[in-house]
Amino acid sequence: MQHAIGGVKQQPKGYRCKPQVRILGKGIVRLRDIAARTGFSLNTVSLALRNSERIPLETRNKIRSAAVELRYVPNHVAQSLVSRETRTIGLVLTDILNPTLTQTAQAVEIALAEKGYGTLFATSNNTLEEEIRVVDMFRSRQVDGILIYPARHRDLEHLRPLRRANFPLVLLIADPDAGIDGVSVNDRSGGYQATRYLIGRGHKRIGFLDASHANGNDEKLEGYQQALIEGGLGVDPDLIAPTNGHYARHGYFALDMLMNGPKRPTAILTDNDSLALGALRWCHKHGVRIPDDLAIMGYDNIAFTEFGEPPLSTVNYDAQTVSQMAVDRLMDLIAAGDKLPPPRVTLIDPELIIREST
Amino acid sequence: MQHAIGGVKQQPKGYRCKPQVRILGKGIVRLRDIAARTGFSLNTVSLALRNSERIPLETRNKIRSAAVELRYVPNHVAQSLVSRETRTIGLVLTDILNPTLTQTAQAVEIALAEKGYGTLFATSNNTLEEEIRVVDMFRSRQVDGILIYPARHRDLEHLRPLRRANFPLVLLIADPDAGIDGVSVNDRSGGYQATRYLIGRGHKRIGFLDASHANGNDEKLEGYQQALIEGGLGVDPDLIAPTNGHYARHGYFALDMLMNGPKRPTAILTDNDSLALGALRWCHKHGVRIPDDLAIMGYDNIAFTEFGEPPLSTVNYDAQTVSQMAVDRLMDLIAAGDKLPPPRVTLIDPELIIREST
DNA sequence: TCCCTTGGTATTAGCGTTCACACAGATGGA
DNA sequence: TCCATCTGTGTGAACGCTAATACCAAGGGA
Repeated sequence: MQHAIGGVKQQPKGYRCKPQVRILGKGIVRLRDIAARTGFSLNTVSLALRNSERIPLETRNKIRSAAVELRYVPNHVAQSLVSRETRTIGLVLTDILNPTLTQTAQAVEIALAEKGYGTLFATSNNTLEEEIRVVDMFRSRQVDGILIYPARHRDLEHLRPLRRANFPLVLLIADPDAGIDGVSVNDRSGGYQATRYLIGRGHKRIGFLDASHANGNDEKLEGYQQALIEGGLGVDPDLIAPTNGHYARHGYFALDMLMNGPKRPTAILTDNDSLALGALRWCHKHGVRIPDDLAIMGYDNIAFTEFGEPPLSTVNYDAQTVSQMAVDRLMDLIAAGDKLPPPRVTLIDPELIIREST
Repeated sequence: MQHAIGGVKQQPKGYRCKPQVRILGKGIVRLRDIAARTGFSLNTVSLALRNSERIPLETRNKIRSAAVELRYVPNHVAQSLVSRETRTIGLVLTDILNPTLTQTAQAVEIALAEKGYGTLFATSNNTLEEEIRVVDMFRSRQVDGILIYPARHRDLEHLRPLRRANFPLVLLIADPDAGIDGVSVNDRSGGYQATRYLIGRGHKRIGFLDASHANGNDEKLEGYQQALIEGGLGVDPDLIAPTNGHYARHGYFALDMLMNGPKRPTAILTDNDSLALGALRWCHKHGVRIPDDLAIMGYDNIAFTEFGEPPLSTVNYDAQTVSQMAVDRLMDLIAAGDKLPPPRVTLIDPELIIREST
């Protein structure tokens, strides 16, 4: 900021990028460093490392070995800026302690890695507010697509503009009316099948431990009710016990309520296996025999069920397949580019796993 | 290299960034778009959005509302390129189905999010080769630091050069000799305490289901052996059963071997709770009463243990604390910049959780 | 009046890549 | 000899942003 500056060209026009004596502790090696080392131009180095036909093999080898020597790692951030793709997918889950979501996270990460994508992971802690924040954060980080298990299954308004703007987005729930792609297990069918099965075993009073209603996820409940109605048993609100959460202790207390209620069930279906585990415990504690006094049907087929006491009948949640299909669909959407195909919702029909608790 | 350049100004000095009619499907809004809209220069917009004092409030507000209107989201990739930090941490786990690692992943993600960092997540599938690939991938993506639960606890050669190059790196295991920062539960103490406890209950033949030896993780085993020796019982190799994996079924078969071996134990300690679950199942199936005929002590205190049949005594793995401390340490290393402090290894002494299985 | 501030905004270079193209040098046909 | 055509390599701009600095009024002191 000196008067000297006014009319004078203070920069000699012909200057080049000066060596820039950066003493970066992390010892970052750039293309430029390889260029300096080998004497080729920056661009030649870039082409050579990408194995371009335009560079003679000998030159390529020379450059390649210099790169190895210097332990060059390409800067993916710079590449992303140019290519306008980060090869990164955002994965949003409510939380990861829920075993089906754990499996989903694992399967998604593996499937994405196979396709050369990185997984940016975040949890919404079951709140819409955090979910919105996370999605924005992912957008800012320029992820190429988002896989999301939303906090509220019926609250997708914040996601629709994304889809409308042709942003690749796949839900890990399946709502045919959402207007957004989705892949999931058909929970209505799962609830229905499980209840049918219990009816088929002669049960008349079938309870339901309901953890999902609060999240707007009523499909299992609806399947359960449909089966009861079709079976001529009718829906009895006294047999439906809302839980205060998704964990074993919540199942324990919900069953306690049900068993001390006006109509003791002879069988129950639970929203997930953890609840069933709590129910199992309640029975052991109160001398209720399984399945003679009370049949218990879980949901999800998480790892412990096979080793429960007794091994638990349940409905299989095929996280592997759901994840794979969701990733495949996301890849299709990414490949589609600027004009996405109409949304498609895929439902996977679950199978019953019958063990010794029913 | 061109005669043209010498004296002649070949670029009309006054040109501007031409509008660049990019028809981007995803409708990306850049600072430049806001500049065009408001009539201010690009830089003014940048400063205004970062709330710089140099821009008068009125201008800031004008620009801010234009940004909101256009739904501007800053391009984190471009910011990273300039700032040379991505505010992203790489998390490498062997897999996420192991419940303690699930908890770790969750706790780490939450702790990082609180500090404004994103979590790039990948699994090594328990192989060194994939671990190396993942770490390289993370480096290429310019993560600001890495948290890693390594596949082989004694095989850290690929990580040492990183630490030496002052790259922020924290292990989720604790090896005082590693020369790398680490935070973990003191498994030697855990194994020791658990075994002491069983000895104190009068057991003379205490078995150990060992799943970790193959990974070079001998600390629990060493704690177990130390306690036996101190207790005057001596180490009997016949009482140590290697398992073929970390899951319940492996525990089932390992216990089967032990109980059909030359010396039936009266108590066992397992490498983790899943193994104990399998052991529990074996006992139920073979009419072995717990804890009267066989006392079972698990390890990790995963969710189901409280609801096992019977509820399982175990050693608490405090994933929450480990994760928080690891993240804190990583933040310190990042803040330290080019010259990291000497490595520090933090061991958290675990507590026994005594329930009904011992 | 002159010059120095200062406040507000604009310009330019640079982050590490890739891409489009420019340009030398060798070769070859007319 | 001349131009056209290759081949191999180099140059400059661009990606979207930040940082350093330039510039231009208006204001203020001498």
